[in-house]
Amino acid sequence: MHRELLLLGVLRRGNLHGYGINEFIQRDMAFCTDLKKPTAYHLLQKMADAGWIEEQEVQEGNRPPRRIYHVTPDGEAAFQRLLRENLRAHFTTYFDGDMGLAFIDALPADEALSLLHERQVGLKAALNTLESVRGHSTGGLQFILEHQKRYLAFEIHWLDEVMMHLSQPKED
Amino acid sequence: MHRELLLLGVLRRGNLHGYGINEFIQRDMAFCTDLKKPTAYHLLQKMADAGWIEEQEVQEGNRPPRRIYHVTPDGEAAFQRLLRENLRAHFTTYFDGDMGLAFIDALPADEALSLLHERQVGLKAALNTLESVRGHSTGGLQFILEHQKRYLAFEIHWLDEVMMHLSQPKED
DNA sequence: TTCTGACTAGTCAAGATTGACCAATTGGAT
DNA sequence: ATCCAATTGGTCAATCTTGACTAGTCAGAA
Repeated sequence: MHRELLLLGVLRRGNLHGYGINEFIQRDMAFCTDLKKPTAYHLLQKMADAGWIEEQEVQEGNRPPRRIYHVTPDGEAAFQRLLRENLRAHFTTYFDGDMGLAFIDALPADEALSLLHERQVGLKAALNTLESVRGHSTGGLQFILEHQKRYLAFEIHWLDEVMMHLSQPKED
Repeated sequence: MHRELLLLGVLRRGNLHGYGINEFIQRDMAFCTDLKKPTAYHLLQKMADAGWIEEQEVQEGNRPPRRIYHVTPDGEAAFQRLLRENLRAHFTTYFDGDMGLAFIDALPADEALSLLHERQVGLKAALNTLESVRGHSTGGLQFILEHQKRYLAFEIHWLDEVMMHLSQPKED
């Protein structure tokens, strides 16, 4: 449900047309979601069917008409409910990168170390990229940005430990 | 591709039938993946089509026949390739729980704090559960278990910081 | 004047994923 | 003797997600 929450939250800050929504999500929230345009349209349609949002066509000159979506009272209620659900719950997070770790014994230790080192370099680059993100005055987004930075630092440190373990000779 | 990697890795440890695969994944790898049975069968079918695995029917008494899957040389090559890819790359991780944070301003600070506290309690319970997991002698799974524990501790600590921020009066 | 890139709105087919369901056997509990 | 849980092997419809594509407007550059 967090994708619905996202769309409702974005629309709630100010009514928007589909293009604007995707623009905002991909420019200003790229670091916390990967919602794509067709998915967004699909969810907007579903939420419109459910009566959470309504669309209003606006003609400006000869341009293709904008369809402005706005949140209905039902939608606001759903937003409040989803928001509370999301904040209250914790979500199990699985790390795609762990799958390789499960079978790392299948590689010679030195190659494993070298590959993990590559991974760490990538993580550091990603962290640098995040460090240079500016201009998120919105309170909540600041939290998420900081969360992501901390998480990347955590992963980098964790890889140090894994590599240290791997470079010890086995004693069992 | 990490789901294919998972299945190949599990089959590689010893040939198995579908039931055994799902059994292992859901009992011993629940903390690192949520691959479901129908998905597993779907992927096994795809991998069989691709020539990565082959199945062999085995009849035991009057029981429904077991279909034992084994990894072919092509499959082993694919496993090696996927493993190296996985270890080398880093994967962007999005946190479902962050979505609520983005719009936390929509709630009164005291309610937000109370909800996040509930979340933290849940995280601590999950950590306790993981602490009590035993019997993963396989090297790689140990790494993942440890990773998950560290991650949960990280999240718990992060929530402390968020809550501290939220309980400060705003000054902007 | 013509062309290009940004703006605006989507659609559609294809693939991934899963909840719910079905079917049969066997060993042990009652 | 009977019944239930575990073992074994799936399937199927429904939903979610997305890459690729279509279609048109408008402002400014060349």
